[in-house]
Amino acid sequence: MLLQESGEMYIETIYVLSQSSTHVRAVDVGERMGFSKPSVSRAMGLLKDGGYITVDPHGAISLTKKGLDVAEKMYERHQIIASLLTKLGVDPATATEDSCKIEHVISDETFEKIKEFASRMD
Amino acid sequence: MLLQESGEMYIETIYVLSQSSTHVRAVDVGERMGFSKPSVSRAMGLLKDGGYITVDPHGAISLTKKGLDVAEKMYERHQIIASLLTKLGVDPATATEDSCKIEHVISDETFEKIKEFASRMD
DNA sequence: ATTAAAAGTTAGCCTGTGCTAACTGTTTAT
DNA sequence: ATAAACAGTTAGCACAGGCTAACTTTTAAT
Repeated sequence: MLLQESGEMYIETIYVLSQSSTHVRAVDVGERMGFSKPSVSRAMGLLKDGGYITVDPHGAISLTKKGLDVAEKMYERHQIIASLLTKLGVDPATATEDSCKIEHVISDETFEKIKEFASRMD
Repeated sequence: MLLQESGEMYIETIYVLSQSSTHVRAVDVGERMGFSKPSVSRAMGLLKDGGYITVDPHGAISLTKKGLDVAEKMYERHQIIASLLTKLGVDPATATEDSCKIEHVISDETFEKIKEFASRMD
């Protein structure tokens, strides 16, 4: 399973939800992302097959090391890009929306340069 | 027809090809983008239906006003984002690749702020 | 004029990723 | 204990947008 943008979004959502609740279930992910139960169910199956998550018998979803790596990468990108856009004067809601898109499409190299720049900007 | 990212890419390619040749044909677009003839043929049909292009009896493709608006918007985004990334130290080839992706996913607001920033940077 | 090459189209397949409908299984409340 | 509510799965549809194979049409070469 090659991880696509949608997979990255699911993983990031699981990660974010994990930070504010002990047990993340498929239904929580779906609610947060605005997707139907079957869509989430299939996506969780793919992420499980890909080794990104595990699901306990009660339906609690956990990120594996592999999944956590992806989540942290996406989350860092998200935070840095959104804050940079905000510094450029973009409305915070729009900055969040757009960084959500950008974070999945840029190369590692581009992100590193953006990150360096953002840190110099403080 | 709602214009998707792929449609925007086709339009931008037509625009760029138009700048260096008098007659742009479907086959040229396909060659440039690395897509098969049938893929381009269908895409051209959709762009024609959407009023973005016209095709003369010899197969020469022209952008309509509507298509040109999209093309110029994408081209401007592309140029400004790629040059900004390059200024940040990103390798030109990577900067081009990444701006190709970014240009389709960001909001007008975000682009305007990026543009303002880039101009202040000169 | 005939043939070969190039360009374009049609038909139909595949994959990703959303959906609904309907089913199953598990909690929770009475 | 039974019923309702909630969670998850299965089956199957839709759409976007790639693809190949095979056909047609047009252009160019002999």
